[in-house]
Amino acid sequence: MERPSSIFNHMVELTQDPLDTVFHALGDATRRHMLRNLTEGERTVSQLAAPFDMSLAAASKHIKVLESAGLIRREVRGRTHWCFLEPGPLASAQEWLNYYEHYWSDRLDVLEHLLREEDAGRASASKKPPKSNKGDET
Amino acid sequence: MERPSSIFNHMVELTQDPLDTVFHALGDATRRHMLRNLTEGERTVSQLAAPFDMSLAAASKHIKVLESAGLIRREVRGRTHWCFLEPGPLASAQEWLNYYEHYWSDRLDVLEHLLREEDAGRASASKKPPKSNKGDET
DNA sequence: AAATTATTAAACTAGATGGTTGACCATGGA
DNA sequence: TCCATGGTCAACCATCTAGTTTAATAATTT
Repeated sequence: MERPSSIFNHMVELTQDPLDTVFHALGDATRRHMLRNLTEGERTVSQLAAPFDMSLAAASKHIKVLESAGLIRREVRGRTHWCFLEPGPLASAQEWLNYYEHYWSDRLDVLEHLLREEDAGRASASKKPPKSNKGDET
Repeated sequence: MERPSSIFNHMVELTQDPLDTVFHALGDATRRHMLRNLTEGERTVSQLAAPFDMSLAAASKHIKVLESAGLIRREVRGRTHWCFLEPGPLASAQEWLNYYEHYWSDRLDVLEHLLREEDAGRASASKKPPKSNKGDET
C-alpha cells in the first residue's frame, strides 16, 4: 500500500501510487465535470466553480485535488488563477484500463459465441475454464 | 450530486453516478491488483485476499466494493464464493477517458511543436488561445 | 456429531473527504 | 487611498474509508 518516492516529486503527491490519486480524483462527478470544462480551454477558479451549488472554498478544494493528482496545472496571473488540463495522468489511467480492453472484448466475443451456440443446438453448457496463473504488477 | 434510480437496480448502487463508484473502486491499489488477478481467471475470496497483508475480512470488503461497482460478479458454489471480472464498467470508464484522448494527443502535438519551434528560432512565446465554449455532460 | 474451512457480519477506531463559515491576503479599479 | 474581487486558509462538522477483532453462518471433512 506504499510506494517509494520518485525523481518526479514536482508538487504532486508521493507515498501513493499515482494511479490511486488519479482514479480517486476522477471518482467525483464535480471534478470530472471540471475536467470536461477544461477541455474547452483555460478556466479561472471561479469559472470552474460557477456551475456548482457549493461554496467557492469547496470548489477550490476540488481543484486542489485535481491539481495534486497532476490532472491540471495552475498559472497565477495577477490575482486570478488560471487552470489547464494536464492530460498526462489521464493517459496513464487509460493505459491502465487498456490492459483490460482485449479482455472484455474477448469476454463479449465469448458471450456472443455462447449465445449463438445456445441458440443453435442448446447442447453444451460448458463452464469455460480460466486461463493459467502468472505474475502481476498492481 | 444525486442520481435518480434506474431500471438497472440489480444489487449495484443507486443514487450515485455509476462512474463515481467505478472510479472510486479503481482508486485503490489493492482493488486494482485484485482485478488484475481476475483477468487470469475466476478466483475465490481467499485466493484474492492471499497476496495482501490484511485480514480476510478487510479483503472481503474490498471485494464487496468491486462487486457493488459492478466490476466483478460473484457465484457461490458450496461454501466458496467465486469471483469473475465483469468488464462492462471498465469499458464505460475507458469510454469516459476516451473523450480526452484526442485532446492529449493534440496537446502533446502542440507541445512537440512548441519545443521544436523554441529549438529552432526562440522567437514566439505564444499563449495558445483555448477553443470556444460549449455545453457539457459530466 | 464434531471439527474445520470459507466467508460475511458487527462493532469499533483512526484518518480522509466533502462540505460549511469566517478571516485573511493580494490585486486591481475608483 | 479605499474598496471590491479572486482565492486561499483554518477551524469545524458529518460522513465515509480502510483497517482491526471477535462473533456468527454455512458447508465440508472426519
